[in-house]
Amino acid sequence: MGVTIKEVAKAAGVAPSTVSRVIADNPRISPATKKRVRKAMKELGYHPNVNARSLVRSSTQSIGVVMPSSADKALQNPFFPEVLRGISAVAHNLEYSLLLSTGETEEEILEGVQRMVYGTRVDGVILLYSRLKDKVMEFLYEQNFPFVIVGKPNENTDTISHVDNDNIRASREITEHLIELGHRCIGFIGGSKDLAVTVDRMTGYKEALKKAGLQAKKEYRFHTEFLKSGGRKAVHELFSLPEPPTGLVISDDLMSIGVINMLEEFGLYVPEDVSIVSFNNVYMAEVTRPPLTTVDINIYELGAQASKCLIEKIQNKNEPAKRIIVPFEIKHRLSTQPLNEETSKRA
Amino acid sequence: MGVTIKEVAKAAGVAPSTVSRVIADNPRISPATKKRVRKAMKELGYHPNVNARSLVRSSTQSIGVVMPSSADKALQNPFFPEVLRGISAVAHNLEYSLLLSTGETEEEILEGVQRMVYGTRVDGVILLYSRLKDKVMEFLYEQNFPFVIVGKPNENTDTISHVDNDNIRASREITEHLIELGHRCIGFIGGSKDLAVTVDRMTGYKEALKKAGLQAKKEYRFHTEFLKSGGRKAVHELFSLPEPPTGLVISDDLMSIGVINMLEEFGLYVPEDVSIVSFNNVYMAEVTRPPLTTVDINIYELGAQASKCLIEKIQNKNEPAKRIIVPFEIKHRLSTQPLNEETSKRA
DNA sequence: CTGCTGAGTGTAAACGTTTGCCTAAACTAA
DNA sequence: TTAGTTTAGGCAAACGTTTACACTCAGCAG
Repeated sequence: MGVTIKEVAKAAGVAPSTVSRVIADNPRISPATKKRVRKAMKELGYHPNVNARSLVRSSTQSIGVVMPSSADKALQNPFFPEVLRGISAVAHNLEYSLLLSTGETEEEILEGVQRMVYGTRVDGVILLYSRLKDKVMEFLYEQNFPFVIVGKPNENTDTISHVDNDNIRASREITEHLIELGHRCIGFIGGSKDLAVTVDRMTGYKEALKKAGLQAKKEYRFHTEFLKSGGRKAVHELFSLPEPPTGLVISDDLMSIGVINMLEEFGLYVPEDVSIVSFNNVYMAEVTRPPLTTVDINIYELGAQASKCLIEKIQNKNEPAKRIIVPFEIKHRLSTQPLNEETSKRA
Repeated sequence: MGVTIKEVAKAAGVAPSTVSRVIADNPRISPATKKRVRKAMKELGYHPNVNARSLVRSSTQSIGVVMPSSADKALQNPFFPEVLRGISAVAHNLEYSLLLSTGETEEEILEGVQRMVYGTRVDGVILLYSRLKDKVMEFLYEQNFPFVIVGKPNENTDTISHVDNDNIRASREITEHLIELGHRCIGFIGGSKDLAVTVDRMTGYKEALKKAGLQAKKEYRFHTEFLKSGGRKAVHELFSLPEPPTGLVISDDLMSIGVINMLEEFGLYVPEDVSIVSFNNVYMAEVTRPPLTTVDINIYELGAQASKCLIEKIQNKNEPAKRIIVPFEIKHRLSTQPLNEETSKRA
C-alpha cells in the first residue's frame, strides 16, 4: 500500500539502509546524499511504517493511559480530560502516542492493560488513579514494566514513580481556612476510603482540627461514592446531628456541587448557612453558584509531569523512581464566609 | 525478550506455522496438536507480538479517536468521557485498542492524525466533533481512510458515515415545550456557529417559533465560546433588551450552568424569572441547582454506535457509508415552569 | 500394487524497518 | 610509492508473525 523505504532507495539511487540512516539523521551520510534522499521521500510521499520499526526496535513510541473503571460516574469528572491534556501535550512533543484503556470492571481494565503490555503495544503506562490493592498496579509492578501513577501508591512508595500533590498539607490548609473564619463544627465528605487521595485529604483535615484543639468527631466524616443518593444520605445524616456542621471539607468539586444542591433541599444555603471548601478547581467550580473556594491542584501539570517522568524512564532504563509533588494553590471564592453566630444558632 | 512463536513451536515439537494456526484456531490443525500447542503456550507464557502481526497483516487492531482542540474549555465537557466510554465498550469487545489524539491547535491535531494514518498506527478514525471546513476531516476524506464522525458532517453527508441525533427535531420539541408553558419570548444561546450541532439546534429552535407563529428575533440569538466572559456578555445583552426573554434554549448543559450563575448576578432566578432548557443530560445536569430540563441525547450510545460502525467498515472495505440516528429523550426537571404573568411583568 | 484424495504439517517468503559489519574510494603520512 | 586511516555507503541478517505452497502419509478405489 504505502511507499516503502525500498522504493525511496531506488528513486534516490541508494541502498535502503542509507534511507534509513537519513531518516535517523545519521552523521555518516553526506549532506548531498541526505538532500537527495529527502527529496525522493517528499516526492514519493514516504512515511515510515511504525509497526516495522517497532518490531525491530522492540519499542513502540506510545504510552498507555489507564482510566479508572467507567462503571461509576467518576469518569465524568473533568479531572480526566484535563489530566489527559497535560499528558498529551508532552507526549505529543516527544512524539509519543497515547493508547487509552478503560473498562466497566476492574477485570476488564486489567485485561486491557495486559493486552497493552504483553502485546508490546506500549512502552510504559500511566495510571490515573491509585486504589488499595489494585490488580493493575500489582501486575505492572510484578512485570517490572515502566509505569507512573498520578496520585500516591498505597505501598512501595519509593520504588514506584508517582506524581501527586501534597494532599495532606492542602487539606490541612484549606481546613484551617475554615477554622480561621470561625467555624468550629467542620464535617468531611470524601469518596471511597480505598483511594489514596481520600485518605490523605481526610488526614489533613484531621490534622488541622487537632492543631486547632478541635475534636475530630467520627460522625462528622462521611464517605460516599457520590451517586445522587449517596449525597443525599450524607447531607441528611450530617445535618440531623444535634450539633450540625457549619463548614464542610469536600474532597471533590463535583461532590460539592451535588452537596450544595442537597443542602438546598434541606433549606440550607451556601455560604450563609454552611461554608464549603473542596478540591481540584475544575472549570465548573468557577461558574457554579456559588463559585467554590477550592484547592487548585494543577491537574494539567500532574498529567504533564507524569508523562515526562514516564518517558524519561522509558528512554533510560535505570532512571530511578521519582516522587514529584506538584504545588497547589487555594482559590478563594464565594462558598465560604465567616461564621455568623446568628445563622449558626439558626442551624 | 518475550516468548516467541518459535520457542513455543520447539517446545510443542511442531513448526512455527502450526502454532500460528493454532492461535487463529485454524480447522486444519488436529485437536490433539492444538491441545499440545496450547499447553506449551501456557507453560511458556506466550503472548503474540502485535507489531509483528500488524506488519504482515498490515492492519493494527486499533482505532484512532480524535478529540477537539484542547485549547478551549470544551474538553472539560463530560460529553467526552461519556462518549469515550461508549466507544471503548464496543472496541474492547471486538478486541480493538484506542489511540487517542488531541492537541492545542488544529494544526497539532492534524499532525497527530497524520502520524496515525501514515504510520499505519490505526485502521480507522472516529472524529468527536464536526466543524466547518475541518482540515482533519478533509485529510481523511481525501486519503479515503475509514472514519466516522460523531455529529453531522457539513458536506458529503451521504458519503461520510456519521452517527448523530436528530438535533433539529430535538431542539424543536424542547422549544415547543417552552412554548407550551406559555413562554413567548424565547432566546437561544449556542456555541460556535461553525459546529454542525449548533446550527441544527438553532434551526430546530427557529422552526418551533415559526410553527407557533412567533417571531424569531435576531437579537434573541447569541453565540459564544462560553468562556466565563462570553456567558456574562450573552446574559447582559439578552436581558438589557426592551423585552427580555423569559425562556432560554441553550445548546449545552454546561453552558446552562454558567448562564444560571450569570443570571443570578443580574438578580434573576431560574425557573422563577427565566425558564431554561438545554441539551446533553450530562451527570451534572441532574445534581445542579436547579436540576436541568434537558434533552438526553444518549451520549454513550453515540459512542458505541460510532465504534461499531467504524469497525464494520474496517472489516468490510465496501460496507456502505451509513447515517445512524440515535434517539433522544427529553428529561423534565426543575429549570422550567409555566410563564407567570406576574414575574413576566417584573422582568 | 498403483494412483488418487484429503487431512495434517512443514518450508520459506514476505511484511518494512534497523543495524552490525564489510568494502571501496579517498585521503594521509611516511 | 605504500600502508594505514577515514569516509560514505552497501549487504544482509534480524525482529515475530502470517500464509501460499509443498509435502507426507493413510486410506481407498481400481
